[in-house]
Amino acid sequence: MTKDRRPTLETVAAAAGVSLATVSKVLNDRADVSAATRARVQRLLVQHKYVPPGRPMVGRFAGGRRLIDLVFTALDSPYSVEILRGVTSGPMDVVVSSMSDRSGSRPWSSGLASAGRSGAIIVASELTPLDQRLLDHAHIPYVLIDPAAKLPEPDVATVGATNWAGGLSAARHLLGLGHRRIAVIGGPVAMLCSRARIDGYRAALESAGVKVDPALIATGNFHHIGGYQAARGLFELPDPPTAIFAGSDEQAFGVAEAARVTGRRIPEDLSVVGFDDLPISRWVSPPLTTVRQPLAEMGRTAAEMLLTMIDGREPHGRQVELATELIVRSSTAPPPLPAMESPGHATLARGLH
Amino acid sequence: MTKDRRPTLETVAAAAGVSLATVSKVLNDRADVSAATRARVQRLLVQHKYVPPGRPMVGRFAGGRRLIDLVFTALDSPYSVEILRGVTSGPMDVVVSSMSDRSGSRPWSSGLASAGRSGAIIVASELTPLDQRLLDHAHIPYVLIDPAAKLPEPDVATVGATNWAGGLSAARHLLGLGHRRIAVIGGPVAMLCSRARIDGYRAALESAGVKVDPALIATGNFHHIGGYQAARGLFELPDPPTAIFAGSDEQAFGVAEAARVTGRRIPEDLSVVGFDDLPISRWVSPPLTTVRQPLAEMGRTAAEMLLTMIDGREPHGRQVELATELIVRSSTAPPPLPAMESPGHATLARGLH
DNA sequence: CTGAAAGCGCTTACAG
DNA sequence: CTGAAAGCGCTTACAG
Repeated sequence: MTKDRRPTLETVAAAAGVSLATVSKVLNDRADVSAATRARVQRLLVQHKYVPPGRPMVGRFAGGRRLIDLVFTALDSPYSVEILRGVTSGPMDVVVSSMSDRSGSRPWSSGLASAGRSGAIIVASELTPLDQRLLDHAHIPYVLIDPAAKLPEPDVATVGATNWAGGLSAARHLLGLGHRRIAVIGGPVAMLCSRARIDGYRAALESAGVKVDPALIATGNFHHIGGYQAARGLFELPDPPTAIFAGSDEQAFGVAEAARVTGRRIPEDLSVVGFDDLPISRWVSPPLTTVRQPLAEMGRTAAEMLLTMIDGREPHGRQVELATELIVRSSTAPPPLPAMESPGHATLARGLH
Repeated sequence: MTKDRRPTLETVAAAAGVSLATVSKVLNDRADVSAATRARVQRLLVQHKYVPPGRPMVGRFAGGRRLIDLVFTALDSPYSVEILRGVTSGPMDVVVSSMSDRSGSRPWSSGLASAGRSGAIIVASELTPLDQRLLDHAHIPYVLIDPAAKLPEPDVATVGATNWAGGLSAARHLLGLGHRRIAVIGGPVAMLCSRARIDGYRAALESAGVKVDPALIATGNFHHIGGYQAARGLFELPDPPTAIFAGSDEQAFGVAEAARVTGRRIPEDLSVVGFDDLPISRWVSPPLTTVRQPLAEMGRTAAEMLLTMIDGREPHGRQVELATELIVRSSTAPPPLPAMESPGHATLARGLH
């Protein structure tokens, strides 16, 4: 009967061919260990899944559930509740925080291990190299939801949505309705998901033979104000759009407000498509046509991947994209007739009739 | 130089006049200790604030922050993010959960102590007597935000808003605009905050000499659908309202949707007032007149009270109500003229002209 | 039911 | 930079 006990320092010391004392020093980050020895011991500690006593299971308390961190860039949108709902539906206890709350003193990720965290989920942001190093060093696995700016390395676990396909379906829907002057409002320029949505929009127009007018590609911040300001700008154009793909639901609400303020009716004068499908979007007037992004499902998936990684198993895929889906409601309609004769497309329009 | 070290089993053993081994047994819940000895040792352990090694401070981890629980009835509204933002702005780590996620196996509050929690904040709900007993027994302090149904005993810490005054100001605003047929839509009937809002509404009408018509007092669930359904019902009345105080912002959106579907314009045909002032309410079309409830501030206040209690000090007051404030935007206007001649008030209207 | 004693897993001052 | 050895805080099998 093999009684496989929790590994002790002795186990690891034997494996590394050093004394028990040396292993202890590595564990306690003492200076008096050579880099080579430190590295070797560290590797062996991981290999043997060494965990200090007193916290029997990794980051799990007596009879309790595992603790993980869920870190938002900011807690400033209903978007957050949706993700949160997905993450908390799992069997782990979730410590929620916002990067914007953290005082600048210590890096966010330091102290997670000593605080008993088993893992972390980071939303709409990404890790600084320092954070990454600290987490790796503490053997705390992590998953990024909608990583912000740079493409994560293939070994980093991420969960996103099919932003490109979503942008494509939004623009196709508007094209199908007869729109030709279709604007798009992105989020922060650096954000990957925003760029993918715009590229999908572009692909739809191009494959429909509609030239992409750079004047119709605006930039926002994914929030109401971004949509409002961008829309005000688009309305000033000599040949304004008849439809706007707003890039996010909140931006769509900003667009709607800009339309109201300038006396445009939705959808009669202007069609608007959002992105996200927040619960509120069914309930604004008129209900918003939007690209549904399964936010709660993304949260749930991230939590499952993380749990797999915490248990030392390999998730099925490290880079997951969940499907988006166009939800047609009442904020989109065929363009008003005069728009078909807009200067920019007069030739085309005439050619077709 | 007094070097006051963390108490060890030895400290407690000496104090209790037993051997170190016996203390250890008590700590590990072994059976072979007499009830009397067990009780005495247990008391001394608490008195000396003994904490097992590996988890240095009570409910606070090495260099880390205190852990508290934030429990929502459900995670189903932007309301939650606002509270959450307030609570997480403090110096504690916040474990967020939803009662609806909990499997029914163990009561919510069991195991909080062994999970290292220092306190709990419960939102829009209340504690079962069992929960209360478990928390008290584990010496875990707690604060209720917007306690749901029953008036909490005076020693229970609560944070709310001036719901009555809010209801009053909403109704006064509509009265001032000239409305006389003013409906109100409450939340779940049992909820204290909902009743206070309705009572405020009632007080405003009565003090303005407007008779309260029971047909104009409807019930919802604080969510979109509740507002939508209640409004559809109100529209069917022989003498329908010209204004609706929707009881919550989400219900106001439901009312707006019901108005749109039935061809009523806001505010020309129908005035609508919400309650909450969710961030989105500035951005719906038209922007919503509402009673602002300082949700984030309520979260922050609850966190501060809890911290005070965790530190063993007495909060300034155990029952706090933060002020509400009427925010006038574009969803309210004077009633349409025919309404002044509505059958119910024909006499009054004639008398005035 | 209690405690002396052996033992475990870890840390650290110190010798080399 | 490394490890033998002393020591710390705790647990537990066992004798009484």
